[in-house]
Amino acid sequence: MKKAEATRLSMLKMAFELIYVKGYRTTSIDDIIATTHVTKGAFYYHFKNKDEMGIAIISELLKPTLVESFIQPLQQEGNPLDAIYELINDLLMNNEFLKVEYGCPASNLTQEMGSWNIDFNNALTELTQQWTHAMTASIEKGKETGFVRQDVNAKQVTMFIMSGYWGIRNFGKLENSKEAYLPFLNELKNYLDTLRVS
Amino acid sequence: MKKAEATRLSMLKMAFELIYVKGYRTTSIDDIIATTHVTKGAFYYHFKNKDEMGIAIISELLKPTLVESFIQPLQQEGNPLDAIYELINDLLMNNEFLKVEYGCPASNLTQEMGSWNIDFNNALTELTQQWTHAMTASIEKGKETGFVRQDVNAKQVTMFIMSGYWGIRNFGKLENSKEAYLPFLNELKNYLDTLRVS
DNA sequence: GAAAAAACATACTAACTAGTATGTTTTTTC
DNA sequence: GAAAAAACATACTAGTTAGTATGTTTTTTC
Repeated sequence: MKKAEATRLSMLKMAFELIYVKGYRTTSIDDIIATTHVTKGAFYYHFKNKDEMGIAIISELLKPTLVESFIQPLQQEGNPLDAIYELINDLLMNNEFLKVEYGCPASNLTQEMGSWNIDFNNALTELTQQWTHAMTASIEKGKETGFVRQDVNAKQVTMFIMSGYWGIRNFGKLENSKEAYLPFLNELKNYLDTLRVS
Repeated sequence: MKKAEATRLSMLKMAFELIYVKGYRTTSIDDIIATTHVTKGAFYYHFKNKDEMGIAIISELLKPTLVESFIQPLQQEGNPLDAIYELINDLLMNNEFLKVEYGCPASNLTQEMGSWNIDFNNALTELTQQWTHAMTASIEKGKETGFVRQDVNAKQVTMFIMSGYWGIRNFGKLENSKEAYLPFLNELKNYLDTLRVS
């Protein structure tokens, strides 16, 4: 039961790549099995249906990546405001996985599936809540360690920053260039500076 | 040539409603003509194909609404920072046209079509640029009239705010409740306060 | 190494898709 | 009010979709 897991994983990875580029509902199962070089029998042996595969992509591929790329950078020592800026800057400008022309995978799925499929909604909610909690916790810690002003509302700041991230990803799609990110990043830095203990 | 225009407009409106709710590519022409109570002959008499109708929705329905709801509120006298907050608050909380569970029509189309269809991209770019220019101009004017700090970069602030708006619309979809907007709005107010001439 | 189960492959179906070809009705023009 | 053009309606096509039914091959188990 080792090769089977490998084909399942390769199907998941190819499917994710296609969905990230084309969108979920416009990525057909035929597309997926063609690029994975398997047949329909294999697909429906590993997945009950298309939606179950979609959920598997979120929980088995997106979730681990989220922890690695979005959460761990927030759990270091030091000033969380610096960590947040470095994280967003890194995600937008340097991350080799996320492409400007295709936006943010989680944001894309939220927009396409949100409020339509309850299972997708739950899986995506879990994703975003993990990121929210991590960022909120880092800000709270920053208040304790004297980096962040005491009157800062960590939850509000987190929602504000995450919204900005999702939004600018969408602008990037329009302009199809990372240059769209630069004014956002500059102003993010200004905004974060207002939260510092002067 | 008056009733013809009426059926065309009613098709556009129904199509927009369906696309706003279901998405562009998953709204079929059969859906549109069924809800409009016309037949395929009527559809292809008024529109060359589906994409041409999509562009028509943007330029004939979205654009006028944009000017009315997104731009005019920014062109009043007084403090632009107050105007911006009131605008965003109104769009999120009070606008009866925009529903929390379906997000922002322009943002949805950008995410779904962005970088795929050049015509959609152009039409949507024009939309966002109009809003960008209006907000940037209002901030610049606020600098002249002494409401806004001189060191504020109007373009950066505009991109920052608009990104936040698009992003929080997406979060609203997930939570399916306007409550998701509240922390964002609170922090937006805090942020705008940092731009004021103290 | 044979039986059993797992891991696929092939060939289909029924529903849906955008778009077309060819009608008919309604409106306008003179 | 008849000819002409505009505004539709009907019936189709060819391609695509998710999913199924039934095979065959490969791997595991004993």
